[in-house]
Amino acid sequence: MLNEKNFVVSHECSDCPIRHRAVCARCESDELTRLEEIKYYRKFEAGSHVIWSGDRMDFVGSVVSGIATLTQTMEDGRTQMVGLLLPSDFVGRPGREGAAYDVVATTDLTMCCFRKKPFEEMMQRTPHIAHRLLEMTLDELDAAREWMLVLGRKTAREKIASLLSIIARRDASIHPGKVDGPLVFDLPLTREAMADYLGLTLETVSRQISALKRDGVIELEGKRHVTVPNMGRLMEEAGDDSDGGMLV
Amino acid sequence: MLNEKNFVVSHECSDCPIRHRAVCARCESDELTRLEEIKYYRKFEAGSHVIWSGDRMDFVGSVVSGIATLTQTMEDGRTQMVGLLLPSDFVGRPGREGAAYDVVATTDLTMCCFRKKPFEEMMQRTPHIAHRLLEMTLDELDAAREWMLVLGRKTAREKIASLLSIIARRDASIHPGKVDGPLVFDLPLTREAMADYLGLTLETVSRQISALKRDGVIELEGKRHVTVPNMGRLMEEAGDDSDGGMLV
DNA sequence: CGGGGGGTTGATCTCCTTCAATCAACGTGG
DNA sequence: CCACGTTGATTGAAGGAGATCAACCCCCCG
Repeated sequence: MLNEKNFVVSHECSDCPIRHRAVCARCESDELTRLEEIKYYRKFEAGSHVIWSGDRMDFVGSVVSGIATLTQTMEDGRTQMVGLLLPSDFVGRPGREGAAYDVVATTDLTMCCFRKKPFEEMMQRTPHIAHRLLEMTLDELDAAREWMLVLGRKTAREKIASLLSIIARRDASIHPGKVDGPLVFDLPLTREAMADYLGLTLETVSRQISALKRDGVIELEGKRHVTVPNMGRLMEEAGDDSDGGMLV
Repeated sequence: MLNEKNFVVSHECSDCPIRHRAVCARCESDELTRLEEIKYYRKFEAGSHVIWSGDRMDFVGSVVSGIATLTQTMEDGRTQMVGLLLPSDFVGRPGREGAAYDVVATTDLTMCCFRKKPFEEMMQRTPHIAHRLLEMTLDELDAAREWMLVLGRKTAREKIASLLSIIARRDASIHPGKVDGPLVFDLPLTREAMADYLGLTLETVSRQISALKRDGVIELEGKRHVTVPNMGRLMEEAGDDSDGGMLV
């Protein structure tokens, strides 16, 4: 349960803000009780590393609050973001020893962690967990494939529009069901992080955001506060079907 | 079991060439028997569509022999490959109605199919299948993330080198354990398909392959038959750690 | 007040795309 | 058997989208 400053004020699963979306979403109350025995919370400050690529991973867990990124880095320093971790997203791969990516907190972050071994054992015995994890992994794979189209084939302008529309849609899905007037949200990423997400330089990100603003596709208040007057227009700019590909 | 022309000559799971790698890898013999009751084979000619994006999917299945691609297409015709399906790879997503991508056979293809409903029911009752599918999905997700780095941050030359090294390594892992002399393999993709894989134009692909050949990184016999005299060199060109990031 | 992080904007350069010509291999029908 | 069309691939010339290098702004904080 969160108070208005996003502090976790209770550690009981029944109160948990991500109870219905995380790996544990399908668990019955007795299963939750057993999870509760092996779980613990960890906090990370904005900017700090949660996991270093190559390090031994001895826990897995869920993002409870805050935002983290999954990034890959080449020897010469080029980096590419490969995952954006939001509340309820799962971190770590059961069955693997070492971490494959850097995980960095971009805001203050709270994680609900499980030591890897006990979690793996519990997963063996608890189909509800394994099934939910499969479902979440398939969703991530779909997101990764969408992202590959963005990286491989879209122009800089389309890339920015795509990112904005992803953030806008997600934000709308988390915050209660506003009817569709103008969408308003805050960018959770710096220009540099957006560039790492989209395979661009931060200068190009800045220019394209300015261009979208100039063209009335978005409105900006400060650097981070965005208003989208017309979501359909934004999705056109993103090169997406504006009728939102409805897949069940 | 395959004869030298890649025809499936037996439909018994115990003889199946992908028995130990596909979704069914972990199944006990009684589980295989039940799978055998709901499975059927389908063949597709090179170039034909296995699945059309948006269509209703009523089966899932495994590639038995041949190669297929998973692609996404934008309204204006730009396409991006988002998956390369090799023998033992799984096609389709349990729990989803419509297909999200086009699946196209690039060679003659044999699939081992299951009607979706019965397979989903069986998955519920058979943890061996669900666990194996989770494992395979996690591997695909890793591959997709590797691919995202390639698409977002590598140069055309590095992209080609990356693709060649991926194909070379996979080929080495399928064919018996040759010691490390020069690697030899055939490209399973046209220049155009490679371009769709890498987010390039086919002209750029052609130029960069010529350049790698000119520089002695690879040797070409015809258009498709490749020899890699020095794998370490190729991986340097790909911008990868040549000591091959060993993750357990 | 100075300094640093995040952001914007400008000028130039370059790598890749685009458009186009050419080629080799292959099949087909007259 | 040869002319013809087709398909996949190579190569060249020209142009452009985005990278690179650099100056500068804004705002917060010590």
